[in-house]
Amino acid sequence: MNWKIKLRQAGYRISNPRCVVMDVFNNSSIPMEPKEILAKARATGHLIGLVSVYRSLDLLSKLGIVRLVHLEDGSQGYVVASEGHHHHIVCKVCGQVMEFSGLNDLGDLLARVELETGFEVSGHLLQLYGICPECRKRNVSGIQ
Amino acid sequence: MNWKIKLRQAGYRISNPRCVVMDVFNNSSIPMEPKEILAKARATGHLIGLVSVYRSLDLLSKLGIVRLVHLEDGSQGYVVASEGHHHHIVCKVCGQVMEFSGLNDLGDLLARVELETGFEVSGHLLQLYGICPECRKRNVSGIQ
DNA sequence: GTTACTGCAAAACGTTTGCAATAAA
DNA sequence: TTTATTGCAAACGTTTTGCAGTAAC
Repeated sequence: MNWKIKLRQAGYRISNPRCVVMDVFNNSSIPMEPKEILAKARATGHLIGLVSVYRSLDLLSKLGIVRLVHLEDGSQGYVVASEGHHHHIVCKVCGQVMEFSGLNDLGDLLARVELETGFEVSGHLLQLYGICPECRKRNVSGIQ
Repeated sequence: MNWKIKLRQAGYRISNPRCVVMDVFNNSSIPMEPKEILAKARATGHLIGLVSVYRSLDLLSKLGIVRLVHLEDGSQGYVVASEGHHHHIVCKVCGQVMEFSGLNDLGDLLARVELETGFEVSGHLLQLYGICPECRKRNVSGIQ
């Protein structure tokens, strides 16, 4: 489902800043912070305010249209998210993000943890780091 | 290995603020932010500065003595960490944290993701959420 | 025409830094 | 005695908020 439809169905307006933010997202597959999003928007001639970026991100992530990913250095960034439950793998060379579903293989682990800890598991946070196919081909030196 | 020995071996001093911070950690199993740590320290009569808490946390996490955990609401907190690689499961009722090792069960998943995405996986971030045994017994209403 | 939304300025917040005083070794 | 460490104050960067003007519907 289109993000504009999602917004409308939830009772929100298709405003210019929201369009600009989504445009930036659709032209990038690397996680971005609010300030970076603003910079990219302005670089392409779209004059919106930083406050609107924050408010758009708030709304878009509340509606599940974008998601926060944790970078390996502890910082965070937003990326567009597709439907349903899935996880992200982040390239530590170029920052590119790809999605993967991981629930099936996680089942055994969850069952074992429930047994071991006595916890009733209800949610999880899983994210991988690695090197993407392009960067592997390019064989960037110094970074493994 | 004792945290004091780790500190000494790395060439650092066993200062009062560091002892106070570790004391706070050893009397709590829930993740805490810097300000909370300061509050608990002062509540027990230990007058240290917030800046020292930040600097202690920096050092202690660099040495692997404490670790950052991600809470389900997006906030973060520090907890003491034992040796080696492991993950955390956080109780969403009381906040208590327990550790578990998860590398073995993760193998299949990592292999599948490498095949599916073409990424070379080199690291991961895994954390679980759930309800701890005590809270399950207490059967806290309203939250499942 | 309504009212949700924007954008500015200012406030609020968390974190970091410079530096003189202090305490661990 | 030496120097790593502290704690204050101030600087800093990020995020939030109040509010009048604007634009989406």
